[in-house]
Amino acid sequence: MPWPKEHKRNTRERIVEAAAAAFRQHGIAQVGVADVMRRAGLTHGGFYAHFASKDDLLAEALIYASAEANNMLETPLKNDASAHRLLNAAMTYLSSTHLAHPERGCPVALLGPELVRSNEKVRRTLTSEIRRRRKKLHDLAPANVPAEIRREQVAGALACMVGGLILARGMKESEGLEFLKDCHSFLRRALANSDTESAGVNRRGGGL
Amino acid sequence: MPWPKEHKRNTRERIVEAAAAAFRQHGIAQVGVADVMRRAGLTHGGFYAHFASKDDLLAEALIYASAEANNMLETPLKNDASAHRLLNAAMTYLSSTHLAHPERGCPVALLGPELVRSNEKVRRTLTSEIRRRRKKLHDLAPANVPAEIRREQVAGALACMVGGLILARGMKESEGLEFLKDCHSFLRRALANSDTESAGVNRRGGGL
DNA sequence: TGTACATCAGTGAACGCGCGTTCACTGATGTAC
DNA sequence: TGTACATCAGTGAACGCGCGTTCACTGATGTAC
Repeated sequence: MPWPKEHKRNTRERIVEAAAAAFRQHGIAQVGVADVMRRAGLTHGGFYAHFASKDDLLAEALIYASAEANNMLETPLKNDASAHRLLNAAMTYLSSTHLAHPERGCPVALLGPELVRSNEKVRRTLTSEIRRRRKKLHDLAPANVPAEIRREQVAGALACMVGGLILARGMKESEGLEFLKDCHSFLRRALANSDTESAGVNRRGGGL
Repeated sequence: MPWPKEHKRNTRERIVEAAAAAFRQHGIAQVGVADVMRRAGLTHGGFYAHFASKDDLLAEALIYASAEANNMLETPLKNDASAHRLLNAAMTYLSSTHLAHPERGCPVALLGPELVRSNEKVRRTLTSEIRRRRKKLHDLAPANVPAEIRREQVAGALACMVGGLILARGMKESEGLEFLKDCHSFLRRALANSDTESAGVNRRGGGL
């Protein structure tokens, strides 16, 4: 093997990273294969040595972006064992940082409707990534609430996160930031279970 | 004037209607000017006698689609003077009917991220249509809650509606319908103000 | 240690295609006489 | 009432362009001797 073992694997990863950022920033249809390769420091001709099609790349980029967004939510919770981890994750999601950095943000909020209209493979990937996100949020939710209510809170919080960010992005900047704050307050109230004390809630709201 | 006065105006309206449906169903980039004109029963050449560009059409189609979605929410409330009109509107929004008919659905949930990345004019239209939606929902919210909480409830409900529908569309059908139900329950609890009785809530959930 | 070689990651020209847009033309219409 | 006409909504061929994809080629690399 005339090339270092991981060379091609690394290049492929670089392409996926470049695509994940470019798609989220400018949209799938607006970013060409040549754009992605240029961002990865390559020329467009080599693309098909790594991927079968643009849609194949999209499916991989979606997985990458999804993992990146999950990390964004989980990293601030490393030392948080409180009953408010779900709420705190929502705060991080509905933050000005997330609003200002689509290229590293949640792919569902940035590409959701486009992904839904994509081919079978991309759609399946989306379905499974949403499922994964729900599971993760479910693990963050306080265990001392009835299973049904817990499931509803996860659904409501997730919906609020995705919708809140999309709506805030569609407003004037100052208006959007106010809207995010309102979503914070709404969720704080909606997720407050009478039997859990209020210590441990991150009132800074993840950067706002 | 050799043609009936409203002839051109009617044709233009037909094009806007066709575009509003096609864009919502297949996405903006996926629908060409020729597709829209074909749906309106015309050939593509005549398009520029009505609109300056595809983006101009998009801005108009967005207004049309937005009005259509507002009607969907308001029509079932015609005879509803209860304190649960905001919740009932959310139920209609988070219904299987809305899920199954993107071509007549809310443009924010179907095209939101794409619209955010569009040109100045489209963006401004989006901003003002979101503002209008918020005002309408605000008018539906019960008046007997403090202004601040009321504003937060409108924000939270709207975010939940948009995000809930997008997420449900990204799931397998049965899973999506269950998810919508969970969003219903979440909102029913979150919007329940201790001082309003529970009569008048549409428990059928707008078609589910 | 040095050189010839096989491998294969990456290059860049080329392809067919569909898009948004333009424009010279057609033909259906209401009006003038 | 009937006919010639001016208007202009709509037609369809054509344009330049950028896209996803293909492919013959290049040249950097580790290996064999």
